[in-house]
Amino acid sequence: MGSGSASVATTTSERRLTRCGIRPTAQRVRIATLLLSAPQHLSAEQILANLRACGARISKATVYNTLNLFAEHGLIRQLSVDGSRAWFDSNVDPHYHFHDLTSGALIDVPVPEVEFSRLPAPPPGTEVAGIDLVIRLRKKL
Amino acid sequence: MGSGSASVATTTSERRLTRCGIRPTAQRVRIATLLLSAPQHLSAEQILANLRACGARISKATVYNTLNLFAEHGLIRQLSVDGSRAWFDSNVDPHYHFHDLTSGALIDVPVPEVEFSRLPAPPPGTEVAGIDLVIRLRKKL
DNA sequence: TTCCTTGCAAAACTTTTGCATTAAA
DNA sequence: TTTAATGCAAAAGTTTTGCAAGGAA
Repeated sequence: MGSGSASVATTTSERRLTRCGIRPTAQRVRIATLLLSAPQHLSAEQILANLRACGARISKATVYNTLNLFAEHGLIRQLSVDGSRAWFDSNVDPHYHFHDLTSGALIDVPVPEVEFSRLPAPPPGTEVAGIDLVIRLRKKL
Repeated sequence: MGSGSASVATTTSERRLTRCGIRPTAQRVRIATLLLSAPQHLSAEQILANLRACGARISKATVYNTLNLFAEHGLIRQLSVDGSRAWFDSNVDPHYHFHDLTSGALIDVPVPEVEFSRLPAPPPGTEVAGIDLVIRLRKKL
């Protein structure tokens, strides 16, 4: 590689963090790489377990702090689908969700699959910041 | 009142519990009376505080047990609008919600105010058990 | 150096549970 | 009297926080 100057491998995740103004530390890059590798829904505990299983040295506090940081910067989206825990969605484009009550699974529903022909006007002095739609599913029959 | 037989004042809440097959104990009747007096959204902690402020003798465990019991019997509905805690909705008729991000307030949206002209087909082997719609509101301007 | 990040442990919260006591039928 | 519900305290689960140590700029 370049002569003289030390070179640092720069991954996609790393660039993405830098572009958001987030310092790409080792732990942050690992979380970003895991979460942003594909559209998915993970809990903090799942992320911690997954990273540690891969040999990463990372604490629970850092996972939570990092997820909150990412969410503040719009890199991920925090979902409240059931009361039990938060789910972090790596897909930040507008979309909705199926929630399978049997398995607990979350499935993305693209925006074009849902059309509203009527929506209530927001109360005076307010405007719509977002619409969360969760379609609960149960086993048929 | 009636000669000989002891009489018990029977309130609307009491009858409603009995009709559901729930034994109308003093604590349950107080919770039902508070919650079902009007359509509203309350947390377990709010219910506990409110009842105790009114002089009721009731424990936190009983509030949670009772709310879960009511929800199982379809007397109230448990909502997950923010990750922080559960909200209990005394309106069990189908409806949606505004969620004011500034104040945290929840406002009912009647079904006729929302119309879907397009909804995704549920995955094979599943059927729609319910649709939760939360319209998040922020301050305008 | 200086500032930011991490890890650990403890704390903060919400909700559930075990068990002795009390109340309801 | 027999069963079910309550209260209390402790436990459990998730998330946050304080602080010393470590790492980047």
